[in-house]
Amino acid sequence: MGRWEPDARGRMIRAAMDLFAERGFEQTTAGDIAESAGVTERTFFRHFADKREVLFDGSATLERTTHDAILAAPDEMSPLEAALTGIVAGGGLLEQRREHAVRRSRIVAAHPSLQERELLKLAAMTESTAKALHERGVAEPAASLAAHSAVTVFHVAFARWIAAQDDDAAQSDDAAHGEERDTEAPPSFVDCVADTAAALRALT
Amino acid sequence: MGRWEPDARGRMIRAAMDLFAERGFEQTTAGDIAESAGVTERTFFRHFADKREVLFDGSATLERTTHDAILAAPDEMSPLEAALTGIVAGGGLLEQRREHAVRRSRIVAAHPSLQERELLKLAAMTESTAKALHERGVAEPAASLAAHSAVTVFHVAFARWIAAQDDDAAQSDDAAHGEERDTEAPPSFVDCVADTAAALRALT
DNA sequence: CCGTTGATGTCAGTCACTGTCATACGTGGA
DNA sequence: TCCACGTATGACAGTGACTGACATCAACGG
Repeated sequence: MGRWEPDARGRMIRAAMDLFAERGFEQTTAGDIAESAGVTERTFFRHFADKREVLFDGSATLERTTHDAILAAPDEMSPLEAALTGIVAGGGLLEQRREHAVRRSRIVAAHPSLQERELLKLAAMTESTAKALHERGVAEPAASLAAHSAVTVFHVAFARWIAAQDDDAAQSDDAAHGEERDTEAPPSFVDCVADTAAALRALT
Repeated sequence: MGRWEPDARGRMIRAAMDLFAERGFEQTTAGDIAESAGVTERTFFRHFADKREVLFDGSATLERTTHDAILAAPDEMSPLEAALTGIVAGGGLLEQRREHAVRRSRIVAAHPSLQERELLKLAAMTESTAKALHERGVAEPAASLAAHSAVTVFHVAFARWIAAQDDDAAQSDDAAHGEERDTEAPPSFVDCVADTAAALRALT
């Protein structure tokens, strides 16, 4: 429950994204973010374990959502199918905040230490997925392998989804300049997951 | 070429592993490592980009080895088969220094920031594997997916291989205490890869 | 014997992050 | 109405990771 100015956490997250986008991650100090959000540096570190973590606030929710969706999946589904169901559910969260996801992805792509943290979150998602599969009665190493495969699909599908958003933006620019082009809507995340999963199955 | 006492780099790596194993990663400062290796802290950071990197000196070699092995694989092989061939070649490097690999793995497992770095190295290996597959004429997204799958096999197989080394050590202890037990040799890394790859294929 | 090159030592400085204590806010009870 | 109490914050000092600039020293070529 916040007293003082409400939503200090949200203000810090927004300030951080703005500053990282403008000047870059390294050129922004924790003090800069705090000042821009109207708090002190100490308060920043009370809310976030480190400077990078301010960009990963939604990851726990994403993890919980996928975990729950896997447990809710029909019993007849194979381990991989169930895991992919969880991935699709998680993808729904991203589609709800497309703009935020795209902006955030650009920031993360710009600095290795942020990619490192992103990989750690994906690894946590893999763990949580494997755990959910265990609860469905899947044994090792099938559970771990299905979890890794599903998160791979998430990872690759996300990259393609982001790229499509950028393409779409460029296409809109072109259209604004009067060029002829078939203006398809950009693919939904679910479409990307379906395509990627199909390509994975075609691999063997 | 080093003048002064030779192999400063190697001395720092050994000192770091010893200290990390004794006191833990956080309780060891970069200055401690440098002093223990007979150099200054500044020299440590000239050799390693950061404190964690001292544990990842072999990763470039591992990456190059797998990349080259993939290019050298027979043309008839499927993308995934070729990628797995690279993984097996990389595994050879680990078997050559089993003791070192086991010790290092224990240290990395003990601290999240080291796991983060390990994941970044695995991601680099994935990139490099995908690039090698591109050079073999594999298109996207098949190349990325095969690369991710192969690295997943590496990851899971490595974990099982390490666990088996530990089991084997425990078993030797038991044997020394006079218990009856069939004393099988611990599985080779290649065995682990074969098992894990089979389990992956069985997933669909 | 001297100049060059590359690895190292020295030192000052920034910034991420932490521990500690004081303080202000809002809540529930006397 | 006022007073304890828990919680979020401010203030401040301190450690350690990492960097930049400059001096130094060992081998090597000429």
